[in-house]
Amino acid sequence: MQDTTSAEKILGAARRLFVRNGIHATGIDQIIAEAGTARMTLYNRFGSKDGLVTAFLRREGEVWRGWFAQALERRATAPEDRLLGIFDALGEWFSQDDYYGCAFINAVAESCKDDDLVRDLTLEHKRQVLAMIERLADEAGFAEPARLAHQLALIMDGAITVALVTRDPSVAHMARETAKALLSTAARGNARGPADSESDKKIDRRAKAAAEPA
Amino acid sequence: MQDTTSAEKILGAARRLFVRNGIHATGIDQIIAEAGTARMTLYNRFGSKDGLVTAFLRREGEVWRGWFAQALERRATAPEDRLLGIFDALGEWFSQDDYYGCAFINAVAESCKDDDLVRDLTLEHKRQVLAMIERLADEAGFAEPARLAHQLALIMDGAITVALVTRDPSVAHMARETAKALLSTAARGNARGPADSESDKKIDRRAKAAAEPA
DNA sequence: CACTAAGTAGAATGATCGATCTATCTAATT
DNA sequence: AATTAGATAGATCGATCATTCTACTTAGTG
Repeated sequence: MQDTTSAEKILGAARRLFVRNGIHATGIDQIIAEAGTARMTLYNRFGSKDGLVTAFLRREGEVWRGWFAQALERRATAPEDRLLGIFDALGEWFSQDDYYGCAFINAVAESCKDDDLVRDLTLEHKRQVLAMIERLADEAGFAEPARLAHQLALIMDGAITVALVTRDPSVAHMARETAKALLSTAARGNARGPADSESDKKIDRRAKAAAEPA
Repeated sequence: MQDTTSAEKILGAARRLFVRNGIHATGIDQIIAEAGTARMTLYNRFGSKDGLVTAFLRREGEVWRGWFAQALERRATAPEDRLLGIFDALGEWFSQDDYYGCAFINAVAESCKDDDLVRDLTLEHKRQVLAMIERLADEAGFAEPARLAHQLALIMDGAITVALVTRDPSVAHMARETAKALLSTAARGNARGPADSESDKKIDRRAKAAAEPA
């Protein structure tokens, strides 16, 4: 029942309206109408619309990274397969009928280019996602995990953006094959080394399981 | 002197404000103040703000594709090098101190997700860019030029987006190496094959013609 | 000169923006 | 029962939103 506090209702309503109609296009009146709360509750809890936007992006980041982490976890046990599993997860995401892209990217895209609030929140979110990918790349035994993570993240953001415009979930598959080409040419051999022949079998099994999206 | 007509002044002012502050955040009053024209001139010429946004995106697409075509042309004569030259061109673009990303992507990101006007204009623009890349991939002798073009365009959009958030032009170099990995694994051997000396002339002629769009 | 087309300045429209201020009510704590 | 914190509805603020209107000026054409 903690989810139904006034603050949570406002946050949920704001999220729905922000991601669908855009942050700037969404007014306070719409938010409190959707939330069914009083106007002053919003200002007492979040201070201003900027404060609400900040809270929204923070929450969105937490939720998204939580989903992403468990989507990778669910799919495969070997790190290398989990790297490719990124794009199977994206495929599920893109297939949602109310897919709206990345809230952070959208926020940066619509905000004033001199504004640093939204941009800083986005940089922090992307930094954390990058760290997740880099860890997988490291565990998979790639020589330059940081470099590889940046390249995979770039492919991810490309897929997220293209999917937003085209509304075609198969973009995820295209991105997956691009990532596959990248991995096949990436140098291997860090301290901990790649998966041994034992885990190779697992890879095949896991890749099959990953083939079915949502 | 045709560039200084009232309509052009309005279009230029709108462009400056739209790309810097966002379309929704820019009011009619700001635009006419920046343009130094009368309010009614805007409505007589463009009908409404939506009409002005449409004209802005059309123009932006023409200008960008013109720049892109000549940037590829200027760099290399062999089609395969021109494919990689895409990302050198992006590097120049990202290095502009007032880099604001892709106006189309930004417009889609900030528009209501049910709105089809902005999205259709964006799809048309991306389709034309895709055609340019596909032609190069075809001339370079790749077996599946359409597929490769989609993948390269995905890397492009990823780089455009990441550069918008990070403001780091070196993203272009990272994208270039990702594309390099992709090209190195892509199947070769279409009907016309990689450019022989005979077809090189044709390629050069065609690329030259394409260099001057608007 | 008369006519036309295009641009100008500025008032005015009703709606909505984010934000503030009451005044009332409810629920939990003391 | 008295107190207190939080939520409520709703009026109100000045500013801005996109759009329309009128009246005046200018440039070009017959």
